[in-house]
Amino acid sequence: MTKTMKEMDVLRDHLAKHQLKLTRQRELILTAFLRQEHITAEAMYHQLAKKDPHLGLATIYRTLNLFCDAGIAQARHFGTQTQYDNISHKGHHDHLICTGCGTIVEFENCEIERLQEEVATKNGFVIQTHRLELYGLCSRCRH
Amino acid sequence: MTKTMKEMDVLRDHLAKHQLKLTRQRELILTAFLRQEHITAEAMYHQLAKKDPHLGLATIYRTLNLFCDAGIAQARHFGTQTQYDNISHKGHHDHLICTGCGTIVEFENCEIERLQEEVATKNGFVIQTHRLELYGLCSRCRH
DNA sequence: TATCCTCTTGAGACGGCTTATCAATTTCAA
DNA sequence: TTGAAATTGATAAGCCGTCTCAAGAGGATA
Ligand SMILES: [Mn+2]
Ligand SMILES: [Mn+2]
Ligand SMILES: [Zn+2]
Ligand SMILES: [Zn+2]
Repeated sequence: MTKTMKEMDVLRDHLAKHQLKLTRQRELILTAFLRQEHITAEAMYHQLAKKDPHLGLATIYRTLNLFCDAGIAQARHFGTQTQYDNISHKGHHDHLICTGCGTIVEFENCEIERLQEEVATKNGFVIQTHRLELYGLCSRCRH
Repeated sequence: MTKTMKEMDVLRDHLAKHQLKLTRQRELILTAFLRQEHITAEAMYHQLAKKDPHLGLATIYRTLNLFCDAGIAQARHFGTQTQYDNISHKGHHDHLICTGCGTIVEFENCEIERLQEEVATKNGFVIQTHRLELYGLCSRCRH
């Protein structure tokens, strides 16, 4: 999978490898998803209702989970809902979340990632994934 | 609140400050909770069913949430369930979780915590809480 | 210790979010 | 073009945690 491979091709590749099919719905949802940094299934459902009023919510969930399997998205539980992060452009990143207004700031810190590896190694683990979320108040919400 | 204060006194203190009452159930649940590193409400429900078959699940949830308010426990969402961590002895800590066997290793890394503050400050945030979970395979599960 | 206002409990209903079910439809390899 | 296999949409079901409310318990006060 080369760096220049478009996400649609990443999806096609994953589908082929798993005997899955490319459907009109999957194309539609991928196109919409790639315009987002992160989105919930429900939000995408409402957003796409304009283009295809018959698109089912279950299909959105199934498809976003498919994107996770294909490495295009990453699920993240926030509050009671699941956010689907678009990691196709930015790659891995963590989140800073304002508990006041819900603003989400994405960040990446190599030093933290390195220390995580160090902690894991020290305990005999090999890391597969991780989750780091910082909750607090943004400057606006503190006033 | 001194360092040597026993957890039962921490609870009593919190109850007094908030016009809450010390009940038989709260004492029972606290005693059981202090024997754990972390536990789910459901698991505690089954564990305590032997001692008190009439103890309700809602009471367990309410009481564990009370412990969170009192600073004795800390809720952590893991998978679909909520784990209540016993932070009374150890204080804040993060988790290394084996995706193979479910083993959980607790750790604390000051350097990571410091870098988190740095990231927050850089983005104008003041951190209230955070969550760091490393998922991977322990040495046994890799073989 | 008895009083009595308030807090707590237990049982089950309820609610939000996600997945399972299944008949009808679509995809795509042959 | 054909047909087996995957997918879809509607909705039921499931899970987990909270809410409701009548009955019961705690504890400050006298
Ligand atoms: Mn993101
Ligand atoms: Mn723990
Ligand atoms: Zn804010
Ligand atoms: Zn393991």
